[in-house]
Order: sequence, then structure tokens, then C-alpha cells
Amino acid sequence: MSSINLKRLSEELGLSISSVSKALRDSYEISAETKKRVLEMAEKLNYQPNPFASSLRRKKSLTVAVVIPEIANNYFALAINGIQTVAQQKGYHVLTYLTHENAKDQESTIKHLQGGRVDGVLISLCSDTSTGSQLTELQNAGFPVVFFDRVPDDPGCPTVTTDDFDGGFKATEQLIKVGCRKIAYLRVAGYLSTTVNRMNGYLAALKKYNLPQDPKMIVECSNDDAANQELIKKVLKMRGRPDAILSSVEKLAISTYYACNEINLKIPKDLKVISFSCLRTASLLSPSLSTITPPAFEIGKEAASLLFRMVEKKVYGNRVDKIVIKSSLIERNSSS
Amino acid sequence: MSSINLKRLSEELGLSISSVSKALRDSYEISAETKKRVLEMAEKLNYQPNPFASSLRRKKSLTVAVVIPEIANNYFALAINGIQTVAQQKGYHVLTYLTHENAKDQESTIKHLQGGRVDGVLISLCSDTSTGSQLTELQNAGFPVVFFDRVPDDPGCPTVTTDDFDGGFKATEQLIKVGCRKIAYLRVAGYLSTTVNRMNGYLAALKKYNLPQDPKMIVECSNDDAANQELIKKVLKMRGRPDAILSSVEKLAISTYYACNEINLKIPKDLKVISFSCLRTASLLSPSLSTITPPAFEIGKEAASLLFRMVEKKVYGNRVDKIVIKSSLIERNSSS
DNA sequence: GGGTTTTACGAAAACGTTTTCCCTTGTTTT
DNA sequence: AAAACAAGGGAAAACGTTTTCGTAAAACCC
Repeated sequence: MSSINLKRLSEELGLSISSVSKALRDSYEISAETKKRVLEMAEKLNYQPNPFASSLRRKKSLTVAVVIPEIANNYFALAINGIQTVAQQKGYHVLTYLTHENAKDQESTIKHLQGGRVDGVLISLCSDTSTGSQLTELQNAGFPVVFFDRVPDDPGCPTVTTDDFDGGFKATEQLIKVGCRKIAYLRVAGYLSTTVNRMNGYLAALKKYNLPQDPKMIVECSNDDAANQELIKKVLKMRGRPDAILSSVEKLAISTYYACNEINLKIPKDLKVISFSCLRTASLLSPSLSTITPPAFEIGKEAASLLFRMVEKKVYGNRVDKIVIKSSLIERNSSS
Repeated sequence: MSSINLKRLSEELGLSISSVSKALRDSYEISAETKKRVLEMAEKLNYQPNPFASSLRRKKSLTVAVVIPEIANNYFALAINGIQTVAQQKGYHVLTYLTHENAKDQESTIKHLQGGRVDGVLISLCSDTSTGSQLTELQNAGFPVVFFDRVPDDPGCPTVTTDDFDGGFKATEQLIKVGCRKIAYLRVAGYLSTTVNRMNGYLAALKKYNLPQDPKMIVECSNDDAANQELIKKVLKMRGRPDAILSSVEKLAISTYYACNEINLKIPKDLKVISFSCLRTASLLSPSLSTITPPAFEIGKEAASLLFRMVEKKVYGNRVDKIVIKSSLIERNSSS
């Protein structure tokens, strides 16, 4: 909006446009004295450079995109917080896009991003991602992309994740140690690296302790909270119902709590529960919820830092970073 | 990144750059047949227009900024969700900036925004905002700005808020009706429209029921959770301690719960609690938390819609919209 | 069929920067 | 004192679009 530009500034100063531009960019071609004059006038007239002209010319947008399934989610809110913290500190702008767990939205978002609007992309895949074709296309074009949390299997992708397998393993082990023998795993439909890796940890723990792997104990949930709640109720009412639930995502733990309330099942007496979750109020729930808590803020920070290293070409060759940050298992009343 | 541009496209088609551009924008100057050819070639070569060139020329960025104090907060996460939903549907991009409740950050953010990077700004003020000088500057320049939730007093500002006064009044009334006589109000330091309006509702309710207004019952909290918890503990241990707490923001209710746990005060027996909050797990807390819940998602949607009306000049003259959306008081166990 | 209008397209300017190349001084070197 | 050089600055091209204006050919009008 500020219609004061380099031309205006140069007229005011009796200098050429190029000199003013150089002065503002602190070029060695301009004398210290002139620089000072220019800076002062720019300040006085509240000059704000036009970012589009600059980006067009320099082929740098100083902007990155964050593509996530949803934002009203403690994990992603914290991750964005981490990303923003790093980005703002580095002087970058952050564009956010929500895919609403919808592959079509995700694809069209990525497509639009190819126009050069951003210098790099941070993405956590949506649950019905089929192939990462669009994305590998981007990457092959040498475009910096960092995946976090929900990542593709492709070993060529830079990723920042948590130790999902270990988390699933340890949580399951914990449930077994307090006497559970029929542990159900709540997963999310579609292929998500997180929920699959957590499940593999769960299965490995069952195996280690010689517990049977019952397919009925792996419950595939959807994105519909109400439907999930009904599904969980059904599972909890069946013959040979589980005596424990390991929930792969926070919202399914919440649905579990509601389901138990409805069918009058007491946690932890009748059912023990552990969930992956970043819920800040986990310890205030009734009963307090045992969680495996991914360090979402740190994951966001690391992912952003890695992306900036790539954007600024500080990552050489065809090096691919795969950063893993540990989650912590916090035992509370729901599993004791 | 995609180095295919109009020039390349026009060469491929044997047309001029201008014709191709017009064809892509569906100009009446181009024949239907040619348009078809152009569209097909653009598709084939995966042409993505350069957004900076376009923005530079058209003086439109198709981008809006959202400036909020924090994002790891249920209210703001939901509001952003609403904003994004409207923006993405309208084909706009959303830049997010966090001020971390810091006036300096807020000012510099707004300053940068004056370069024309965005077509409009959605903002919720940080708690130590002194004056809205920067912002009125923006507005005077005819720049579309919509305030939501935490808004300036200035009657010239378009705002989208909830009925904070009523919320404070009704919550207080409810506490009085269940027998509370010493109701403390937890406010946030600094001047925030929300917390002040809620307080005025609280004070009005006290007045209506002829209860004294004790300054010691108005507790000014900070942004430091640990300090707040200590402060609340202190208040709850003093002579003539409150028998109820009305919390103006979610996090202070959580600190209250922790404080009560530590000093062994039972909610609701020893202390009743109601809080403004968008916590999805309010009904699962121990005890379930009574809340006044602002419709954050709708507020976000309304604010974005209003902003787009302003950006697209559908708001004529010097009309100023002040939209208010009602919150709902949900009584649960913490206040019964 | 001369004139007018319409249709379809192209040339070129414009948006505000950045950057390359050049020029003018004044200073140093031999 | 001529040559070489450095310092400080300017002219103009370039980035990729959009849009105004111009114009050739075709279509229409009486």
C-alpha cells in the first residue's frame, strides 16, 4: 500500500534508483555517508520494499509453506509453533495450508506451490495419501522439501520424526507389565507412517511377551469422531473384549474416554489406556491419561532448521537427513 | 522452480506472450479455439504462473496475514481453522505471524506488512499492546484490517468478537445461584478487550446481586504459567479465600486445577470454577469443567469473510462492521 | 462496394526491484 | 606527467506478468 518506492526515494535524495537500492542492501559500492543519508530518508518516509518486485528479480521468496492435515490438533499446533519460531527468527514468512486429510487438497496445494511462491515446503502427509508422486516431482526439481511426523517410506526424503516404533513398543510393554493380556490398538485408516510404525512396535511387544496377535484387536478408525466412538464402544462390548487400549492418536483416546463413559466401563479398573498425545491437560483428565508424548515443538523446530539448511544450500551433495527425536512415555492413572 | 513461463509457452504455441496471457485469463479477445489450444499446452507443460510477477503487475497478492499472540491455544487454533477454510475456498493464501504476546514483535510484523505483501490483515492483539497506532496507520492508508477476539476500543475498527460482557455476567450469575458469595476473577495483565469486558460482566453481576466488589478478588495473572499457579495458590490460601473462580482464559483455569491439586482443595466442593475455554476435553476433566465457550471456528470464518468483503470492496463507504457471535455457557461439574 | 464494425491477435509499456556494466572523478604509481 | 587504479555512482536490462493500445482481416450495413 505504501506507495513510496525506490523511485520516490531516489528523487527525494537526488540519487539514482540503483544507488539507493545498493545503499539499502549495504553494497560496498556506496560510501558510508551516502548509506547513512539513504537509511535515514527511508526511515523517515517509512519505505517498505515491494516484496514481489524483489522476489521476482532475485528468485527468492523468503517464504516457506507448511502443509498439514489439520491445525486444531495439539500436535500440529505445537509443531507450527516450533516452525514459526525458527522461521520468524530467520526472517522468513510462513504460508499455511490445510489438507483436511484429503489427498485431492494436498495435491492441488502442492501443484500451486510449484509456481515458485515459496523457497521450501514442510509437509506432514494426509491419511489418504496414495503415492508421493507430486512430491517427488517437486524434489526432483531440486525443490527443498522436508517431511515431518507423517512421512513417506522413500529413503530419499529428508524427514523429522519421533521414535514411533519404540513408543508403541514401550507403551505396550508397560500395559503388559501391569497385567493386560488383550491389548487393542486403535489405528487410523489409510497408510500413515506414524500409525503403522507405532503398530509395529505394538506387535513386536506382543511377540516378545508371547501374547497372541488377534486381528480383532487392531481397530481401524476413521476421521469421524462419532463413528469412531461407536466403533470403540462395539469393540469394548464384544466377547473377549480388550482389557487395554493403545491409541495411536490423541483424538481416539478421547473417543475412548467418551465411549467408556457411555457404557459405564471404568478406567483403569476395567480398561487401561495409553495414548500418543500432546494433550496439555492429560494429567487433569478423569482419570489422568498415560501418554507417549512426541516433542512436537522440537520436531517443528528441527524440521524448519533442516529446511532452511537445504534452502540456503548448507546441505551439500545428495545427503539426506533423517532426524529422529525421542518421545517420552508418561505413566499416569489410566494405565495403573 | 518450474522454469516454464509465458514466453516459453508462447513459443511452443506460435502465439504472442500477450495472447497466451489473455487466453489463460479467459479474455474475450481470444477465440474459443485458441483458448483451448493454450489451456491444453499449459496443462501439458505443467505451466504455473509466477505469483510474484502477477502480484507485482496487478497489485494484488491474493494473500492475507493472520497475526495472533500464539497458536498452541485451542481458541486460536480453531479460529485459524475457520480463517483458512474461508481463505482456501476463495483461493487466497494465508500468512501466519505469532507475536508471542509481545508488542515489539507485533509492531515489527505490522510494519513489514505495509510493503504490500498481503491484501488484508486479520489480527488479534497481544496483551501488552499499548496503542493501536501502527494499525490505525494501516487503516488510514485504506488497508483492510479486521480485528477479532482481542480488539481495540476504537469504534472505527471492524471487529468480530463474542459477547464477552454477557458471558462474564451469566457465568457469575450462575456461580451466585449455586451459592457462591466470594467469587474471584482471574484476569490477564495488560489491556485486553476480552478480559476487560468479561470482567465488566462479572462486576455487573455482583452489583445486581448486591455482592461486594473486593479488589483482592480480582487477580491479575501473567504469561508465566508457573507464576500464575503460585499466585492462584496464594489467593486460595488467604483469609477469606474465594469460594469460586471465574477464569477469563483457559490456561488460568488449568493453572487453577493444578493449584487446587497441590493444596488439596476439592472442586467443586471447596471451590467452584467456570472458565472461558474452547477445551475439547472440558467434559473429561476431573471434575468436568464448566465453560463459556466462544465459537472460535465461526469467529474465524466471520472475520475472514468480512475481510474478504473489504478486500474485494464489497463494503462501501465508511461502513464499519462490528460482528458479535454469542458464546455458550455449558454447566458441568466444576460449578455445581 | 465503400465505409463501418467486429474479431482476433501482437507490440510494448508498466509494475518495483536487483544487478551488470559503464562512466566520471580523484588518487596513486612509475 | 602519463598511466593505472580505485571509489562512488548512474543507465539500463532483466525478472514474468498484465494491460493498453494498435491493427490487419473478416464481417456487416445500406
